[in-house]
Amino acid sequence: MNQAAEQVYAALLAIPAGRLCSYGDIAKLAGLPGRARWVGRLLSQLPTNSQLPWFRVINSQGKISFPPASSNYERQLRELIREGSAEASGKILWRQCRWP
DNA sequence: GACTTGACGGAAT
DNA sequence: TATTCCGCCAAGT
Repeated sequence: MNQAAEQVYAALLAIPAGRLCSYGDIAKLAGLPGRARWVGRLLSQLPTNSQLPWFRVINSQGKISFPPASSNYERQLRELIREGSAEASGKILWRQCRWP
């Protein structure tokens, strides 16, 4: 198994509920600074039944990286609302993640 | 083996 | 503050 991928998964699981994190942050935490795009591609390969909190990952603009019309967008937004990280209107409540 | 693509980031303008 | 542009690198074609 890819060591870097494991690090990314670990970083995802380390995101506290109610917190959001950017792709760049995840990449950095995984020991891959500047590989945000790779993280995005990795997440795109996750199965829909994955237990990983991929929905806590947004882009550096503090927005969901899906077209507002996509089912993925709605699914992610719903999860964020459930955790209090977003409003029903679609407004994202940016909570920057910081690790020790 | 070369070219394109992508759930991005960051600097430059 | 908002856009535009370029760099990055693994996968897919």
